[in-house]
Amino acid sequence: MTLVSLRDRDKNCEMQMKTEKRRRRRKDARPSELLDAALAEFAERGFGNATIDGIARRADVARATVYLYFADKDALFDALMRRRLTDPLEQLDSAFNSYDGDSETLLKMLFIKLYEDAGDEEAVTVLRVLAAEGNRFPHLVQLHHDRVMRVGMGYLQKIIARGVARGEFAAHAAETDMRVLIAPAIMTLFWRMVFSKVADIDQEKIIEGHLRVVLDGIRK
Amino acid sequence: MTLVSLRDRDKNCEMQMKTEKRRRRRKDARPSELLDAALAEFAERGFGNATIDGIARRADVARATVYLYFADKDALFDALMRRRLTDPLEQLDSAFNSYDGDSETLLKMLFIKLYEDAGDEEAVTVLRVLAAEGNRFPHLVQLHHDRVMRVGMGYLQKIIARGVARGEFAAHAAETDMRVLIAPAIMTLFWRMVFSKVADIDQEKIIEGHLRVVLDGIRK
Amino acid sequence: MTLVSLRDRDKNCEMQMKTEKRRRRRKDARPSELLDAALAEFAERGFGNATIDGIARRADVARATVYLYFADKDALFDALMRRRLTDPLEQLDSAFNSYDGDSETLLKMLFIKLYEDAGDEEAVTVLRVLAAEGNRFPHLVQLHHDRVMRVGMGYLQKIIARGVARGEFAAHAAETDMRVLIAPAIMTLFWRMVFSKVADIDQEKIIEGHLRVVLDGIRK
Amino acid sequence: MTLVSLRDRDKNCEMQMKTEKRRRRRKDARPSELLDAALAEFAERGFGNATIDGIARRADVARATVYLYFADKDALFDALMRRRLTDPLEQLDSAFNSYDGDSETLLKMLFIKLYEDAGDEEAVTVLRVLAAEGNRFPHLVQLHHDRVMRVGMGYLQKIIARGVARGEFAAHAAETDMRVLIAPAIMTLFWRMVFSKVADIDQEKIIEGHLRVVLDGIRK
DNA sequence: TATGAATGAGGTTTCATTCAT
DNA sequence: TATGAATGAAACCTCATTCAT
Repeated sequence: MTLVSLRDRDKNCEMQMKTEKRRRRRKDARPSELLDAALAEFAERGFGNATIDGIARRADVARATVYLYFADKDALFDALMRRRLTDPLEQLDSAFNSYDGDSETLLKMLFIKLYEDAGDEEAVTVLRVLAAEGNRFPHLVQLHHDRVMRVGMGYLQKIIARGVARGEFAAHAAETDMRVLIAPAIMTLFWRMVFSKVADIDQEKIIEGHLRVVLDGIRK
Repeated sequence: MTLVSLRDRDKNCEMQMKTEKRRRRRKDARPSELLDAALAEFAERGFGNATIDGIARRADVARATVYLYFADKDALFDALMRRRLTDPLEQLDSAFNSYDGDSETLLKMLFIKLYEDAGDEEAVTVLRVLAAEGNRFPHLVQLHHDRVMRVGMGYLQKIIARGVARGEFAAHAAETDMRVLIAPAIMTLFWRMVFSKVADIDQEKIIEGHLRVVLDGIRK
Repeated sequence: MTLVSLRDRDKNCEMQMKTEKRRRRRKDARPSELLDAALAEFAERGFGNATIDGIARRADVARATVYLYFADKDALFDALMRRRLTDPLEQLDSAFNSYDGDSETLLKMLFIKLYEDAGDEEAVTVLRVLAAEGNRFPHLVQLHHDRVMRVGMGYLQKIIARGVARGEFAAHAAETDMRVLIAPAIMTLFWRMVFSKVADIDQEKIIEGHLRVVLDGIRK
Repeated sequence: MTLVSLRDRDKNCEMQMKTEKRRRRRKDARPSELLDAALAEFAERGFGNATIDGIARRADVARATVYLYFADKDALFDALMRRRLTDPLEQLDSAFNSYDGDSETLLKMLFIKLYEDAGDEEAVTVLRVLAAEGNRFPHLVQLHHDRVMRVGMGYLQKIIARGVARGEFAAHAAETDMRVLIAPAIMTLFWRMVFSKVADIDQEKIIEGHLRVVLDGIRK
């Protein structure tokens, strides 16, 4: 089948100028639009099978245009990740510091925040790519670890320590590997990453069970 | 046909069988060798970046030889997964059925078995590929779910039910989503899948914490 | 936006259109150039032995360029055939309808037209491919039949009917399978398709004999 | 999908000997069987798309076995053609020489013989391959021309000359290119070669028309 | 900045052919 | 003679990337 371009290009100058204006208007948003397109492409086809062409089409620009903003496919993913990492848990900090109620509530607040994340399509996609191509992006794996995993676990640790200090939690709670305590959240994300098409997961019920088990397990 | 030639034939026949056996042994080993090679290649480069050439080189055969045994790259992964799936938890069954001690011990036995799996490089690789290319292998995702996840959760459920029936576990334990109870094992696998290069995980300590938290959380 | 920039824009616009036209001219010519190259390649090596690389080299482009315009080798042949089929006998129609002399002359005109076709290298190549790969291109065989064979035979039939009606031809002429009456033209094409390298065929003499035999055979 | 051989090879020596005998018995027929298989393969897939494997499978032997009898694919076709060419028109000779009736009858006899050939699947296949791959088999094209086309035309010429000499045919008949006179037979073969799937041809009717037109055209 | 056109590099797959037994 | 196994060579096709405009 002849692939001769189907787009009618017999437009006159006026129309080109209109297009031009539209283009102008959106110029600043380009990088972000491209990242959105990349995210969609990665989500649907995975990083390896994603094509620059697919991304460009989703963003409704020419393939070459992508290269004006990003050096290559890797750079796209790099930027995508970094955009996502902009202080995702920042707000928690002040909330935690100013709060002076019981530690259980704090823990619940954190968990809810975590599950919010685990339920996010973008988070799933990014981690899927990291899982698949981690070997090629060691710096991004590191970054994600430092800026997401470690931060989250840090919060948890603080809350646990607080609870122990206030006599709410058993001392052994602080000695447990924090990853055990947030495991159900991570498990949920993993489940979505792999099995979402096959067997659904009821996040509410998971949170509920998570809280019950963990709290029962660490309460004094 | 003379007697001599008949005798020769008999000799030939014997020799042929020996030869045949050698050749067969070699041939029979091929698929397995190729799967090993594929596993190594997938583990190192992921499915998308793996090349048939790379697999062939690892198995020390020509590229075309791979195609004698597997229709294409997909088929290689398919076979790899199925090989792994041959009744991995079968042995547990009899052990569980014949055991009549406390349910905690049973739970520990199951957990140990699960972590054995989660620590296996092959399991990690297979799941990494499923995560990355699940869209292209829905039947394999299904298969893995049915034959691994569901089976594992089924055992857990049986043990919990037994514990509740025997008055060892609280009734609410049976109502918890089993995924919550094995979450730390899944989390460990996920961690290895993504962050192994960046931050190690001390499996012993995780198991210990896992048991403590879960048991504290469900014990009567 | 200043006036200057607007003026610049206008100039740009004009230039762009010129450039655009040049580029377009070039691009528009590509498919046709590629088809020419494909024709040459098919003619020399047959469809099965033709390579995309060979076609690309003949058109003096990179292999991948071919794929910008045609999905695959099949598509190339498909397009080649369709290009050829654009109303090849259209002009005859008006000529025939307006003519009011004897039917013999009309018949001669048609035959000459047919032999022109049969002598065309492109026609020979296309039919050679259809003969060789007809199984894989049933729709193209159908197409060629409907748009060439049937049309040609239709004209013939009309002329014969006219001749019979005017008392020039014997009634039995109209009952003869038209393929018998144009057989020498088809035979000529077939001969060129197979034996051109081995034994030439003198088209003039064939036409002459064809007309004599057929006319002697159907004249009243 | 693992392509591990499905044939159960755990046969004992006795069975091998039986097989052996069968093989023996058929040994002499092998080349001919292979040619039959090749013909079937060529007929179905054309020469270019035919595979040695396909031929071997049709003949129920191993691929390598083919090479015991034929050097390569070309040699197979070469042999196939030569087998076909063994005096196809030999018998006619004596019949013609001894016959002393009218020449029309002789002509009819020849035509019937020709159409028998044109209706033969093998003839169609061979010519199809010659058309497609003639460039690679110039010697076979030559051979076919010399041993089939020229011979047939020779007979025709003899009969025409006889008819003219006996005052049955007009003198100009002998001056006509013989190919014109047998054109409908060739056309029929060509039609089968290309359009058999699309539009059938009624051979009886063609022969009838052929005879009528030609005889009307050359009779005195 | 934006794009259409082009391409080099690299992967997949097929198959005729060889070889050891 | 017969074969199962293996392979080199060559074709197809895709896609990230460059370039002229």
